[in-house]
Amino acid sequence: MFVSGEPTILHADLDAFYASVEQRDDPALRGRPVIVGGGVVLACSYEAKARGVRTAMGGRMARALCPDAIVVPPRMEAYSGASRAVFSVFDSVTPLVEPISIDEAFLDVGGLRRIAGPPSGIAARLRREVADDVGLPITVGVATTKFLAKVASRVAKPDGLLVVEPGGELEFLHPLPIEVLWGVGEVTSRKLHGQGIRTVGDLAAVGGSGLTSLLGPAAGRHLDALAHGRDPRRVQVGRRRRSIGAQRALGNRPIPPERIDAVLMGLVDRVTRRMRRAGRTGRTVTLRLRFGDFGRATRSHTLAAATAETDAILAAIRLLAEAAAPLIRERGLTMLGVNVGNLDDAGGAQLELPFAGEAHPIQLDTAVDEVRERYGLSAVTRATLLGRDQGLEMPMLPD
DNA sequence: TCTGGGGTCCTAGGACCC
DNA sequence: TCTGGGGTCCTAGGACCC
Repeated sequence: MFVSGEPTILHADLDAFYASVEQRDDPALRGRPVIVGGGVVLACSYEAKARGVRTAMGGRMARALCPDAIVVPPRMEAYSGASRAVFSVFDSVTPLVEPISIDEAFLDVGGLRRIAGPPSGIAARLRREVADDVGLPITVGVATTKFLAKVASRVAKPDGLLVVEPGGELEFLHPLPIEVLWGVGEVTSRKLHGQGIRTVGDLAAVGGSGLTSLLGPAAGRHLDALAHGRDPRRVQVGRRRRSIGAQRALGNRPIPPERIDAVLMGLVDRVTRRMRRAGRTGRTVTLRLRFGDFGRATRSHTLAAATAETDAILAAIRLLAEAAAPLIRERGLTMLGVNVGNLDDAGGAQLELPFAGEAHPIQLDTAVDEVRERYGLSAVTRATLLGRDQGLEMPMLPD
């Protein structure tokens, strides 16, 4: 069952994002293998990918594969700036933009035909504008569903455009390996290979009940639907984060208990600062641990009331850490993380954002940050004007 | 060659309530 | 004297994604 009519969903995905920003900002890096990150590869240019370098690969191995690579430290500020610029191009195309990550979004361009032409033309223009205005290569997949659009952009990379024509969905999808499916990672892939299932077509032939008995009800149904091209999810504007966290790798040496507390204080401080900036509070506090044997553990506690206060969250984290102390002594700690979930709004004035299709309580002192974070830079001006219309004291726009 | 930091969603058992 | 069905919330863990 396909959504009838033409493909109107775009998946726009910047190519080798961090590395492309580095090549944009330093002409000496263009055309050369670039690795962003030191201990581990955060991103690498296509020249480095051609030599076998991959994201999340250890730095030592990456340098062995590609000794002439230029390794640069990450510049997160530059990447978020570039991301904001790209998202403001997205926002100028359609109000229906769903951010997936710093370098990726879904856009729904249905209903724009009369003013903007067919989706393939819109996608081509979007690519040109990102290249001209921001100076970055971007790949766009166009299809009738989110999932197919996402697969299309993956197939078209780098610097490409691919439209999956309606009616041709299964022909496009079935020869591809199962790893293109959302939800097939290492474990599931191994399980399915064990059954001789290698392509999406193989998977589609198994059928829902077979997959369910193999993978459980949720995953089974999910993969069966995707393999048949079924994906009813709409492009959603203004999705909110459900948790906020921070973590820190500690290296392999055993670390003294005082150091643990110092790291936890730093992590809690970082998390609560970000929560206050975003105008969010949370109730469920989670301590995340990773050990020398590569095992992981989490310990969580749910507070009676939501908060973004450093002291309250730190107190909860300390109790969890105390309870986990024997575990830490036995297994050797290599990572500490703090997560706050069950997020709520901090409360405050209701600002209506008609372009986002919702009313939403926004703390006025953080409104600019919050609107920019959720809807892109271009939304800030509109939100400010709308807020004033609604009689709110809006904060001044940044320069 | 063991590797970072940021997230999402699902499952399953237990406590508790009606 | 335990026996049903239905639901929510919490905790812990696992898989997956960028």
